[in-house]
Amino acid sequence: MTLRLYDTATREVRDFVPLEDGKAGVYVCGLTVQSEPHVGHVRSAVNFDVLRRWMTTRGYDVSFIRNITDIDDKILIKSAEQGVAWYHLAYMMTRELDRAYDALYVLPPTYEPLATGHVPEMIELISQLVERGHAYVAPDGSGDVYFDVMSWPSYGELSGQRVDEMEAAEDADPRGKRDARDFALWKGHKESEPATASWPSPWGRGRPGWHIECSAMALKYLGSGFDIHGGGTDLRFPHHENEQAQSRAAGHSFARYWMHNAWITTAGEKMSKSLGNSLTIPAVLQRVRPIELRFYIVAAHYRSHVEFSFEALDEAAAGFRRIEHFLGRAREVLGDVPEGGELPVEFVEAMDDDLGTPAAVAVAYDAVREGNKLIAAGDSPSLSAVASSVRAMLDVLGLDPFDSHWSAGAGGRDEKLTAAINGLVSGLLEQREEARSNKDFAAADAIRNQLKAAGFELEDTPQGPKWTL
RNA sequence: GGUGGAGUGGCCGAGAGGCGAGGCAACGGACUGCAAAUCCGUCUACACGGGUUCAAAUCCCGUCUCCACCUCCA
Repeated sequence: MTLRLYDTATREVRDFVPLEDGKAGVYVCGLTVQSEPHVGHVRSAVNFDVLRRWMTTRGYDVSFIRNITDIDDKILIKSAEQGVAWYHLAYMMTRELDRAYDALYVLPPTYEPLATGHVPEMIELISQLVERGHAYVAPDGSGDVYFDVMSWPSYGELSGQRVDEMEAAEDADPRGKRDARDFALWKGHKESEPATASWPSPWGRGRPGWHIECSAMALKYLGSGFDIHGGGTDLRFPHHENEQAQSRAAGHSFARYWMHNAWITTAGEKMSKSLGNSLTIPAVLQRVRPIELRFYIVAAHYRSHVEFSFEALDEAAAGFRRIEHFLGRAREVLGDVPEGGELPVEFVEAMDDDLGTPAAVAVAYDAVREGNKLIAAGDSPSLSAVASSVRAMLDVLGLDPFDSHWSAGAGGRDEKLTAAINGLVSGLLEQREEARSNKDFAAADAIRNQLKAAGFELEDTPQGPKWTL
């Protein structure tokens, strides 16, 4: 079995063959840190986190680079509006983003380069493009440097568009461009912008354009040619098209596979920073636990458009709780559900097939049903194998509820709280058990109703009553 | 105008020529003092109109609707 991935460039599912045996270099476009992260941003991160975890599971030594764009037009505009330094806004939003990633157990990348930390590399790349005749300094004295789209015949290759069919931007300011489709590699410093937002260059002070950042950072950390480049579907054009054009024009082979995750929308609209209808992570996490949000994201295929709704989110959460509940019961029966369980063949096949997480989740549900039957049958050895297998599957998806990430998130405070509540509730449960043994069911139900009103769910098991919140 | 997607049961959401994905909800049954949890079962769907085929949700032609991208976007 081989891992197969959908390559946006060729529009087909292809066998993944790494440049170097046993290794994989993956670059994912991170965010422009200009506002709070929302569900859509996190989807991208979670999708590629699953890719990375699966490749690691498959034995690849993965170099996973995800950048932060911490300088651009929007950051400058927003920080000016808010009356704060642009680097302060970028830094604060980076911290927010880190919190959101961490909440959802998106593993830290191998490295997370900042655009502002790689200006020399960008200048070098731009210089090469100028030397090779693929870039030019604007003749208008602005200090801008543009990529010459017409000098690169295969421009449009990644997004499948022909240059002459492209619609020119309506409000495009041609500035010093030779062609409206040329894009900025370097933006000359403007008097209206803070001096701190500019760096010295052969073309005068200025700052890098958006597209060149990712090329420079990907090339620096992954090499002239690397395996996978990913990001949201909107980045396909122009961002990735431009990245590929400028990198190849500079003599690099660049990415060999392109992967793009689809959108999460609300009421048909995408969650755009520009539209301001963002559904931020802290807001969503008021409704469901982080692990449930992650499950919601993982349970849909990464290339499928998801229409976000709280109803669907609740459904997913309910479904996930069934899996968790099974593992909890298994642990009570077995004492422990060991890590390192076997991954069912169907699960591996599903994941190998372009990260078929929906089918993979279905395999996990099948195992849960099987495991529940084994609990009823009292077959502990088989149960141990099945429960471990469920843990292993969830672990691949970053959803193992026993993982210290999720339980540590609750923290020691929660454990103390649970013990305290247990002390209070156990007295009531004892009274109820006594009433039940005396067949005084009215009294027993009164206690159950009292607890239910306080938010406790009771479950009578052969080992005695259990409570959950 | 160009490019790329999508339309699946009450809802969410996979699949991509035959063999009922899965989940949530509902209902029936088993279990239970009653519940809860669990298991078994029921609800047999693929936008529309043609066509190809022994066989079409899947392929072909046409139609409708929706979405994304075309230089700020995950």
